[in-house]
Amino acid sequence: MGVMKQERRGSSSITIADIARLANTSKATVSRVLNGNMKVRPEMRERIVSVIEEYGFTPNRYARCLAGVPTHMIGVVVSELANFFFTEVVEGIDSVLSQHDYSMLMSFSNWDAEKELRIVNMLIKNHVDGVILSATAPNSPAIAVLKAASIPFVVVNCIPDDPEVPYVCGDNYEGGRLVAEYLNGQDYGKVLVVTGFDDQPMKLRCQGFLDHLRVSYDIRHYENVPTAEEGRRFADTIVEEQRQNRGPVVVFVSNDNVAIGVENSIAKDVRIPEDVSIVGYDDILPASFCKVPLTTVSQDIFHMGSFAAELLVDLISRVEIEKQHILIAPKLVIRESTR
Amino acid sequence: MGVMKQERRGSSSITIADIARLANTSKATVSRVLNGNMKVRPEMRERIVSVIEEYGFTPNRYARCLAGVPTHMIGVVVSELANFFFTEVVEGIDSVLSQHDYSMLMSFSNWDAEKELRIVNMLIKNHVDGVILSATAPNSPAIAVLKAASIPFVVVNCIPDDPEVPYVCGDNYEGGRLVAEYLNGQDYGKVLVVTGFDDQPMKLRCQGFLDHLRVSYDIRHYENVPTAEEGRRFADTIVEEQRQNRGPVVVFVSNDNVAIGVENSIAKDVRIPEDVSIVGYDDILPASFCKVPLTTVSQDIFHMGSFAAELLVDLISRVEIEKQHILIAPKLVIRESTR
DNA sequence: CTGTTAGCGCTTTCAT
DNA sequence: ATGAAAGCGCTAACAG
Repeated sequence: MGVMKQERRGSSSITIADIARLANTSKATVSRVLNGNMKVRPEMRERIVSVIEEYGFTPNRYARCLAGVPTHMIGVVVSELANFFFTEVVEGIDSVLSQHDYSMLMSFSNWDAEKELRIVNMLIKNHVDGVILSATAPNSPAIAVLKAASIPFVVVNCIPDDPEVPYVCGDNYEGGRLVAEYLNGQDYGKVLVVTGFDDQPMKLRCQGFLDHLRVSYDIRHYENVPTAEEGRRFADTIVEEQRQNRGPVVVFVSNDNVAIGVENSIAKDVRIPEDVSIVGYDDILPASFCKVPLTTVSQDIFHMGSFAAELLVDLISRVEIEKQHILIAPKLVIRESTR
Repeated sequence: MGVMKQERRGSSSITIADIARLANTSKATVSRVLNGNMKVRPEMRERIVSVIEEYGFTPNRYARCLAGVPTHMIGVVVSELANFFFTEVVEGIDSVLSQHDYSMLMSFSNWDAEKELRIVNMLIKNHVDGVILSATAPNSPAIAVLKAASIPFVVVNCIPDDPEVPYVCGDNYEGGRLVAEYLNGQDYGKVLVVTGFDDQPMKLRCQGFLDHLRVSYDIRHYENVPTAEEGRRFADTIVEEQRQNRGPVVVFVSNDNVAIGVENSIAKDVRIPEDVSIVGYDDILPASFCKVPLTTVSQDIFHMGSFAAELLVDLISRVEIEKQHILIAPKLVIRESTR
């Protein structure tokens, strides 16, 4: 009696059968108390519960999953890790996921569509209950795969081409417009536009910006400057542009990460904002306490993550969804990098 | 014939039995080709492989795991997410893990020992093959739990009290010494020491520093300034200290994150490095391109992660381990924030 | 070499 | 209310 079953390999532990024996009942009944809902005589239930606690039993996730119960794991894939934008998104996601007792399987694609696809396939093989994906492109193959696998998912920081796919995204076009209107009220002779990694949000920001900028401005557009380091290479160009211009110049950098790089690099040669004003986008943490606090477009990054997670949780529990396309309104935050 | 088994629930898919039937053989044989090693007649193998490919079959991880095969998942828990130190560690980890086809289950504790413990327990329940933990303390309960569960793990960025626990850590004491020796060669009247979040690495850095600093210096020690924001609150204090002193002052901030905050905040009131020199620690990415590039102690963060991952992989595959305590030698990197 | 069979730990009919 | 038993998809003896 009482002898615990000998195990073939590994360090498996006490099972539901052991608990059943110890509590003088059957696996089925133990399973019932484990899963709450079913009716079990109170005394029985109590007896079982106490045995479970005494032995610190915790059911085997894999057996459970095999038997058809969801894994309670959510896959999260972001484009980049060392980027305060994404870390904040993830913190938002984590805050609601942990509330709902989901755990997350997180990976990053490094802007590589192929790696993104690999990760998503891995997640599917792991039977995650759902996925949050910061898609590298609106038509990313990963989106199609996810859809084909008919697993609940929401795209974040990107508006997918497929209108059936739920997403949470900042209103980038509107954000660009905001910046344009702001500058229209001022008086710069020349406007420089520097675009970050050339993905959908960046394109929309620039488009919204250019569509609404007063035409009289002299516009120079530099595209695809993805990183802060790249941004710094722009120092000379910008300084040169400023010299050529009679009056002050403004540069709109379509993401804060790069904007901060730009700012740092030109700070020694020109006065900010007197000679060169800078406007960023995202309002990541460092934007408010970099050398010259950055005027930028805020889009509540944390909530972008938390909304996405909430949406996903609803999707999974098949709650009636009010709205599965969430566009977050941007806000202009004026700080010291512009006059 | 050919009819795929009806499934009770969810969207399970084609199984090994289906493949067996389709290839006119048994599950066992299919399993054999799936797991490579065993001998199978070439023609048979080929037939099976082609069926597998045709149907895009991929074995169910959970069934596999239930049957005793490792999960090939590694748990990674770091103290903080929005911190370039940890993101770089994780990138290092990811680089080797993905090489070995492990996937990672990543979470962050936010310096909360309790959350750390919860996460580790979650990982154990998920049967991860191993764990990499940036322990919040050398005697963290999470370490004990991991050890008790006899699951392979390595601690990173911390030297655990328990000498049996494998770790990869920078030599923080030595790093502190390096800074002291460097300053001993110069001529400052006053030294300010600002300590970051008060964990083991920070303590050791300061200790190594103070133990080796020329005694004649006038030393002021400010402890437990964990974040960049907190660092900025120090502006006034530091400026005041500088004013009181006749000559230049140097401040050693025990991590770059905070150091950069400090630098930004005092830049308007004093000249760097003429009036105030700053030395940081870690050499995170922004250290080299913040306003005044930071003199700091580099410790090869990326490799801290990759070494840890390699060590863990070896631990898991029970390879003979040469050395399970890895101390990474720090290097002083002199930039423009010091004279 | 290949097939049969007995689990892995849990959930869930289906009787009782 | 409870128990027996049949899977879930896969692996690993054990026989042929």
